[in-house]
Amino acid sequence: MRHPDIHSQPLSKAIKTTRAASVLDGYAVEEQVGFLMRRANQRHTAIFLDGMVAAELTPTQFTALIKVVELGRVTQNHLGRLAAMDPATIQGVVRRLLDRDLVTRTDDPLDRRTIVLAPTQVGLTLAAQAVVAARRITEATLDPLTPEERRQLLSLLHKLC
Amino acid sequence: MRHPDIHSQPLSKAIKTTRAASVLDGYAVEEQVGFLMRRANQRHTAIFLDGMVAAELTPTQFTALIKVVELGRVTQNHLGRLAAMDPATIQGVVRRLLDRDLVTRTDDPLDRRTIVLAPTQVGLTLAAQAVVAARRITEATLDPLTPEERRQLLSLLHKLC
DNA sequence: TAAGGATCATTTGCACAGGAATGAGCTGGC
DNA sequence: GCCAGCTCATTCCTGTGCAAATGATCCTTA
Repeated sequence: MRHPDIHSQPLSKAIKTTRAASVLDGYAVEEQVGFLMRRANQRHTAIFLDGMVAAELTPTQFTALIKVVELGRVTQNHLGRLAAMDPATIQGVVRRLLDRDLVTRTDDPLDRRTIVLAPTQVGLTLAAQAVVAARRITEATLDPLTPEERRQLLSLLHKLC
Repeated sequence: MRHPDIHSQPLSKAIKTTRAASVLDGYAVEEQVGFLMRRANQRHTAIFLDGMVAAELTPTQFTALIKVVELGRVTQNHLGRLAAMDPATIQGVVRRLLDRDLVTRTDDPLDRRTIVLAPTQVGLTLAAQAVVAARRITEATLDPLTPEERRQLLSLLHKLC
């Protein structure tokens, strides 16, 4: 039996298995905090988009709109910082809100670099609807948790930011 | 008092303030689970990219590579399900791994629809380095938490997926 | 007041993320 | 054995997310 081909397949498989085990050394990617946060975020985003179909707002658009309503008048960069979006990101988000006439942009005569954003009447009305939907979305997202667990989660997430 | 223009400015401001408060009705977007998860994810992603500069892998590329190494051979769709990425997303991720010769793609003669992916030697070597970096990344991400809090967080995230 | 450094907004480029549509191929039930 | 319905991979589209570069403007300080 000079060519034991019948054993070559299991043998190479055994080697490959050993290699994978030694390479990974017990590392389980689906148990890592990053993987779990990405998945939890995916689930939340799906719930959000489903619960916000009437308002047709994405999570970032909703956040930006709410902050504009809350502040009344705010520059674009400042809004970005409050909403946790960098200038390149907030630019696109604001453009989409402008396209839908949910906010207005005016020049600031005191600082010609900046743009001042403010909510429109349409934006205020939509924000009111959206907040109602958002409360349901938060509830649906946290549905698998008990009240005590919800408090724990929010507290832990705060510590991570 | 048919034209109380002298009061219109403060009055409209008062109305606007009232409106914002009544529109939002106590809703604080930065205290919502979605906002906090987005921020926590942003922080983790920044830590990840910083800690993975040597391997030049994004979180999704890392996850996909690790699963390919772990399984040895896997179809692209199956990999996507394990790595929590839809077909449109996993396609681009796998393409970038192929471009860097970290994985190979072969046809499956038994099912001509599917693509079978397997790690290359380069991929195995890089995966070994990347796992070392990933352990440090997880540690850095969870650094603000005590060991007990870390267990709580992972447990809570599991319940949300 | 002139210069240097900071800030604001924009653009480009790359990488996820998912919905929708498409074409190829497989499979189960009749 | 055939067809309906499923799965697999791809493409297109819209939308985040961030780094880097740019130009305009502001501000501080010498």
